[in-house]
Amino acid sequence: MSPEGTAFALLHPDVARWVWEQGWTELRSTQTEAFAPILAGEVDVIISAATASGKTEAAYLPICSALTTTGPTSGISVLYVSPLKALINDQFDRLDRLCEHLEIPVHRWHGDVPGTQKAKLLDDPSGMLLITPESLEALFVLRGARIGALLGGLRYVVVDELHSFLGTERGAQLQSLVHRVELAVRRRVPRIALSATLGDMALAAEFLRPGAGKDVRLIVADDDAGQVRLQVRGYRTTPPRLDGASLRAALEAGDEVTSEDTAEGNELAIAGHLFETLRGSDNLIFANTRSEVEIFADLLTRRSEQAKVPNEFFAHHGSLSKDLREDVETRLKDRTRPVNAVCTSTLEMGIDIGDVRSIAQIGAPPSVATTRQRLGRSGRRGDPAVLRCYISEPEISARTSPPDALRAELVQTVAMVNLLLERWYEPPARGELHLSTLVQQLLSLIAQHGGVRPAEAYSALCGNGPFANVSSGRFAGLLRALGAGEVIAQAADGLLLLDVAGEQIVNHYSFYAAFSTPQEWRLVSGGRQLGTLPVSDRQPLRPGSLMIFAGRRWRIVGVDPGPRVVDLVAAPGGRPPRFGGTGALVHDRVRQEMLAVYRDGSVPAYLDATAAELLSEGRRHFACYGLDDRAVIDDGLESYVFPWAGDRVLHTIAAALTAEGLDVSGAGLALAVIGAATVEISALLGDLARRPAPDPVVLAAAVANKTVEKYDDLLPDELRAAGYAARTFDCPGAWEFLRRFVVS
DNA sequence: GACCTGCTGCGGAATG
Repeated sequence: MSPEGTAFALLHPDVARWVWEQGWTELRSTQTEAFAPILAGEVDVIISAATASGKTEAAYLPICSALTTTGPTSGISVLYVSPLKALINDQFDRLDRLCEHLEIPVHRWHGDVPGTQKAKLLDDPSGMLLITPESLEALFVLRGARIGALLGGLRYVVVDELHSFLGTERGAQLQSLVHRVELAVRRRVPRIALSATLGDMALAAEFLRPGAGKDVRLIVADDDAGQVRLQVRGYRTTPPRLDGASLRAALEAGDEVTSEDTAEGNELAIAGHLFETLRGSDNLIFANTRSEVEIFADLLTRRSEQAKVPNEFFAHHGSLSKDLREDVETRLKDRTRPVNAVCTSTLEMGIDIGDVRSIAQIGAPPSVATTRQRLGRSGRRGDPAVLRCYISEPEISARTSPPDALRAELVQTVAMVNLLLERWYEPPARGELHLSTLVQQLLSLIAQHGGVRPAEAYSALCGNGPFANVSSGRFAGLLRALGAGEVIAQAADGLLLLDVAGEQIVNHYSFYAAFSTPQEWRLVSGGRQLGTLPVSDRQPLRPGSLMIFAGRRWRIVGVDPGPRVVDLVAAPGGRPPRFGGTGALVHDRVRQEMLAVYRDGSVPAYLDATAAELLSEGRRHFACYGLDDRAVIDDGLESYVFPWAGDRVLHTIAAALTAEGLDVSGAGLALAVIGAATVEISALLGDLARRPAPDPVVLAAAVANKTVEKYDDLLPDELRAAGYAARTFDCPGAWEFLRRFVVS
């Protein structure tokens, strides 16, 4: 097809000429479908299509066409909101090339953009503005009185990488900001969203336009049925050559300790296979933690040194400095030299890094959705996507716990691979209250207007806004608690104002982000910034100790608690520091698929010999424990409950049993109970099943620390419990397990 | 033992 089709004819001649000049021989189906509704400027649109399928153009060609047709108007015409600064920089370059022909100014606004550029835009606002949610928040707080004029001529709001916002605090913030934009300009503005991995389109539509998701036009490309080649490789854990006392003795004797001495045998074997298989081409190696990224980047670098070949393996994660990360990203874009990035989810989305030969995954994937996103990084241009998973399981001894004996890590990987091949993936979390973000938005609203009436605030945020599931009673309780904490105060005329504590919170730049981050120390060597490290009390930094960071080995020479700076010099060995953090929740469907894998006798063709052995060991233990028809077992020391359900159900049952006085802790796919026999636990589970499912908020009362999100500590107790329950528990799911338990 | 994302204005020094 030539681009003169009907859809093409809709574009303004200047935009059509640009398309022509690009030498495109045809338009994609998403593009032809998107033109008419976006040009009309009446409906909201979601475009869901694979990476590099032209979905950005599907949005921008009609938007630019609409702007060109009407000519320049005062103020900003298009607000493009992106979750990443790097993505804004990428898009800015692409859009600028299109828009300079059309005389549409393009601006970017995020934390790395100089203040002079921002000041210039405020003097003469026009065209398209590419911005992060946090910078948009800052505009509301710092220039609230000007927002209406700045955005008065707004035609479109574009949200990129929509999936990254669904079900998160940052997503609630985005919904609130977009809603507040419409309140400021006193009219509805069409919302255009882009994504490559949306599982549930109805859910995404309801997120984009709360209350009217069914009116959102959905444009979905079905052309990404690419082939996948995969292998799951199994490894048996063996202890490092030097550990504990022998390592301390070697260090005290001044012996040279290398990474090979402190790495586990399976880590050495995995690094060996990665080195042999991946060297010479471009690949992404995903690990589940920043610590593991450091271990493997270091082991692979040392292999390169020993083989006397140039190093092609580089670490990339969120705690590394911008310099180091951009260096790796530049190498990935450079097609002349092969490069392998060892990374966390930092390279999962965003910047275009070109073609990648294969994906390696060390440890069980955190979720099916992230695995899909990671896999999308490889196998473009008709090549199959390649995924290799490296799974380690411990040697079995008399002290091995049932989850380890069941080879849960391997079986979870098999389950997730099966679901990936079925093209299923986890839907985003729903039903959460995001009360911490409601506090933030309330304070921001007060700052924007210099004061706000309680009824207006409720209407803006909860009534018609994104926090619609917060009742007026709960909102009033929230206002009282914030008043008691001197966060807000009420003037004699009823106006809500910021109080002392509120002023302090809002007047610091850290206010603009909805999510919380720990205090961090800066790691520096010879004046060069290497990155940052959250330092816990459990792991104090001592001068003299060794560490691995940025894929290299260091010794700490100085610790300055004032500016929180750690000085490092190159050293021979060490282990990476602990970074802390919380993992992702495992979904119900994954645990159900795990149960199916245990019950099944077939061995998937994608397992290597060791992985196949580990799977049969897991199935043997599953049979030995009698788990096919028993949910409660014991190994002589502890008892275990297997609900074969996701982490929310596990958390709910754990809280219910804790409330009954049992000592319960999480043990991966099961719950471990100390000091109670299986008959006792079974009787208790049966007893709980006969009661009605409890109010989750009442159940949350038994949990000691419910402060998770940024402003949770400002909430009244009842609301903190409600937010925690909505985030953590699944009472209907838990009681479904309990009732099945009684019947069987 | 467990991911990631983001942020302002000002003062002072160095440079063109």
